[in-house]
Amino acid sequence: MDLPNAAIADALEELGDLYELDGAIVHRVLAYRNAAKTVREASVSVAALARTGRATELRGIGETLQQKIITLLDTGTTPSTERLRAKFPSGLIAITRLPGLGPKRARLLFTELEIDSIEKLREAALAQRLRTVKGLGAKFETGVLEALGRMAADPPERAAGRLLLPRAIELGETLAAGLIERAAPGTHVQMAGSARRMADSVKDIDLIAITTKPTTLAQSLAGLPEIESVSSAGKPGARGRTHSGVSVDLRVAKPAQLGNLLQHFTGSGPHNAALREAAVRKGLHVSEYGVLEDSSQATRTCAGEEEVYELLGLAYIEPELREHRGELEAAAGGELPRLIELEDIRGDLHCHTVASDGKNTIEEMALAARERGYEYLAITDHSASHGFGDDVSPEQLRRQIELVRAANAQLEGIELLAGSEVNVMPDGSLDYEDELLGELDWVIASVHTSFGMGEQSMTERMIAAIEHPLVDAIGHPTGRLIGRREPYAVDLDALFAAAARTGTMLEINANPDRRDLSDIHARAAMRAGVRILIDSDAHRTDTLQNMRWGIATARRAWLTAADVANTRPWAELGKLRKQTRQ
DNA sequence: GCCGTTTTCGGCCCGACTGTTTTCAGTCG
Repeated sequence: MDLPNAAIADALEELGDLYELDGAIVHRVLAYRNAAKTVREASVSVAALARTGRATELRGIGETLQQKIITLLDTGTTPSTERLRAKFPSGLIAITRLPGLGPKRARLLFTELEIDSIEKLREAALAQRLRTVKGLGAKFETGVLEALGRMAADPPERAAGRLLLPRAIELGETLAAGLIERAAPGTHVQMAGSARRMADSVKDIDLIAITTKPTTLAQSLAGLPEIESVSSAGKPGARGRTHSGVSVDLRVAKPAQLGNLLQHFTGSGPHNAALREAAVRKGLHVSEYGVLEDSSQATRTCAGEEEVYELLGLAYIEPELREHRGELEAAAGGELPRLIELEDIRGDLHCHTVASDGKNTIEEMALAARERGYEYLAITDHSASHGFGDDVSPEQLRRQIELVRAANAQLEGIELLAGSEVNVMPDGSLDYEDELLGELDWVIASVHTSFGMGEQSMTERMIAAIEHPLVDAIGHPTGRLIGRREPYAVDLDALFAAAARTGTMLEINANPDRRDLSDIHARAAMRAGVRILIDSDAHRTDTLQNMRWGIATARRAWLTAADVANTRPWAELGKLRKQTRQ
């Protein structure tokens, strides 16, 4: 089987790193990194594209890179990779990852002091040999030791310091509220950055403010109870750190510039870079301060972000789409999708009760769902082989079905569906008999065991579940836990094709630890013709509201309400199911 | 290395900070 996109992307990234060490011009290095990003996020197999000569249709891949990809597929490496690996030890790339050190200094240390690993760097810094290199001094040496100390305390492989989105938003909103409370009347503070783009996780908190007293506001950051220290309270803002070690960046603007500042600090970096490149071609230069026009030499400022995009001839781009995944082209061509919203959701088809590992009863879950305005709710407790004492035997499931039916008969204003989240066994079978599954209104099948099996077996296992005539949907299809567990090895293209062919829906599980399918996977699934479902997977009444994180993922996947099955009434949704279930 | 309703060659986003400088290179977001 050909290399997956992630492996090709890794190879291109390594090559970019190596060329950077080799002193290549920055644009060539960037070309490799852009290509790696494009490959990683492609919704089809880049290996297959390259083999048919069509990889050049992807943005950032030209003839040269297509050829290199083919060589990589055929031989497992490329000549330039091998040549540069022989020239630069792998430890050098690790050195460039340290803050304050980049390719130039890593190479300088290698040629001057033969430093080719983190260990040798530490030894040389302790022996005060770094300062002997021309262009480096004592402060640099101290900086290196500090960076090494922080790395030891916080290894990069732990993806350290990243906050899951809900925690980031909670923290950001708390800080914003604290600043407003201490500020002059009329002060406005809001979050920007990756939290505003609703990314899976967030590295630091970006806050944007407008106020009549910028200095006072910047100083008041230090007074917030969550803030441990403020490192630089510069002119138009301040940078601090919370007690939990999260960096906080506060930037202050005049009201007339709010749009420019918000646009700049919402990012992403690649989105802004591409936006500015496109702007230059129109004779415009975009920065956080305004838009400079070549012809008049005048700088236009924008109170709102809409104006920034309008000046560039673009439709407004929602923050969730600003990842340089084709949004600029779509905005220029008037082809941006109308993104799904939380209000579009009419029901939730995955939740648990006290019958398995949930904390609330059927009635409590039903009332909470009705309170949210839902028209229907599927009760989907775990199945017969689930561990932790939370299994539901066939007899218990029969009883549960009766309880759901009784509750449904009693409750007005919401339709309760008797369902189950059935385990997909390692051999692809389900852990209830078909006869029992046939009595259910809704069946969602999930993998909860044997995550470590090989790609081929896992793919066969999941496709068997997809092809099962009584399975309506697959729950959390990749099993990832954000920042903690990688997706299982599975051929997603094959899964998407099987799901589209059989009419089996794939879930965006809205649990903020999962968000599975991810934005990129959900977009690829939608393009493959798969019907998407967004479920809370709530285990108690108050986590029904996790739906919002699933909506965020769906929006980042460019999904409209029409792409998502549970924006429909239950009667209509039922008709979207595979033939055997209608 | 990519890419083109101003270019198939010559460009390729913008600004801030830091440290080691005496005018700027390297790094970062």
